[in-house]
Amino acid sequence: MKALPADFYERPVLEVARELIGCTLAHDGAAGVIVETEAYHESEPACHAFVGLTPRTRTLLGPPGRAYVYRSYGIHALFNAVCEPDGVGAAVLIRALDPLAGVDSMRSRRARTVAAPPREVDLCSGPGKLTQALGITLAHNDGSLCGGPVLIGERPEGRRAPELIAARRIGISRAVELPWRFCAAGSRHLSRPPGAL
DNA sequence: CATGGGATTGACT
DNA sequence: GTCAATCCCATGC
Repeated sequence: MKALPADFYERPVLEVARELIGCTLAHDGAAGVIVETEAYHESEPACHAFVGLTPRTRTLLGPPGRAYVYRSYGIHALFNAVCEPDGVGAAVLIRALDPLAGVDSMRSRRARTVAAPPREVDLCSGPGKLTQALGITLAHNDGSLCGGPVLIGERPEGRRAPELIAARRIGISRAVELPWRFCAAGSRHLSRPPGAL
């Protein structure tokens, strides 16, 4: 799998969020096709970088092409790709994957917190689920996405670019009206079906 | 220094 | 549908 170059991320975060649908996310022998993303930008209050530079947002405001991984609800690690030029706080949250490789290791990692054997469709159908399935942790924060252990690669050969659906972002309380969530149309691996705008 | 709120998930009623 | 788990850190006194 060929990794996307760093300059792919040094562009408007909405473009990157759309174009990452259909690309692959891989770590430690497991990989999936990205089917759901959300864009965040420092100009709107749902973005962590809205408040400016703090210890938490250091990575988010840093150079593009790196991982921004943070803890959510005290429990889950959420994975983002940092975008736009160094100094601009913007990132794409990866919310769901269509499992492509290493399904067995995904299943065993997910089984540590799920009582029933997880179905394939539930392995990566959420931002906290996919980091667990791939073994991505807070230790990967600020790591390169082009040469690090966590890689984002081009769309697999022979796989068509999916049709996109825009929707409102999930689980936020501010700037809820922005249609900055992007889904692969018809995917069975989404965290939630996209609603009407 | 104390408090409160999450870019969530899974179990339970 | 409801609810607890559990940590980082921004905010306010």
